[in-house]
Amino acid sequence: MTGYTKRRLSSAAMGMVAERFKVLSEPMRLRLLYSLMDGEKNVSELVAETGSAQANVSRHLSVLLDAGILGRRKEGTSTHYHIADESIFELCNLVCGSIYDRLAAELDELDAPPRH
Amino acid sequence: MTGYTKRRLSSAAMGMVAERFKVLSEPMRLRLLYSLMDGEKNVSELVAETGSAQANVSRHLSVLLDAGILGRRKEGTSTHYHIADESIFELCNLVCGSIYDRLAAELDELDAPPRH
DNA sequence: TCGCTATATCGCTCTATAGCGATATAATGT
DNA sequence: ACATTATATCGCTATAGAGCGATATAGCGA
Repeated sequence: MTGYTKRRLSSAAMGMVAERFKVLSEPMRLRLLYSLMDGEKNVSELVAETGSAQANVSRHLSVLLDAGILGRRKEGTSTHYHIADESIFELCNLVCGSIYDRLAAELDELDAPPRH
Repeated sequence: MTGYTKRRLSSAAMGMVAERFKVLSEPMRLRLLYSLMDGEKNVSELVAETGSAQANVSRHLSVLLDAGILGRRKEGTSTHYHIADESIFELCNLVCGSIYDRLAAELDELDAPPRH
């Protein structure tokens, strides 16, 4: 299962990848993405669901927008955001799986006799 | 292609996911992972390959180790690190693909007539 | 035991950004 | 035009962490 070919990555590309991960490294932004998995929502709804201040929600939404992860649609006075980059779903599933494996392994350690 | 079921995520779980992304959000750490894709290496080799100071390399390696992404094997006075969590490969491929798509889309914009 | 080398850790400065309250902008109805 | 509501942006403070030089620790050979 280790049949991965190593991509050739310039340091510029590496920076872009790092940047993408950074965008996803804020709990608040993940909460917004999580909310938006149900479908498009406007800022007020997101403020209500996350319980965070409107200024914060708005700024995090622009970060996600600038990263190309979200898209938006203005309608009258309100702005509706939606997930534009579906790869986010797979990404989160991968990370969740990996975290799950890690936790399971740590639980195993607890069962096993101490080793030092 | 949107057949993803939304995982139920506690805010604690969300924090763990964010944490995992945060670990991957440093270019230097990605460079270390990239180097280690060739196989196990010791700290000196990684210092040489990345051109960064030993203190930095060492600290970033411990971050990756604590996150469960790397494993290590001590041998005499030197320490060999290797990738322990293979999901990193898929993760990077996903992100690279997503970035590639985005860049391609932006290039398209440039060809298309300006719209404002 | 005494250096010598490899690695880890410490203390520091500097930068980035989260969250906050206040304010600005924009669309709508009166 | 004005008030109202929705959203975006600004200025601020506080905190986290990257990179750096210096130092500490650990294994090894003389």
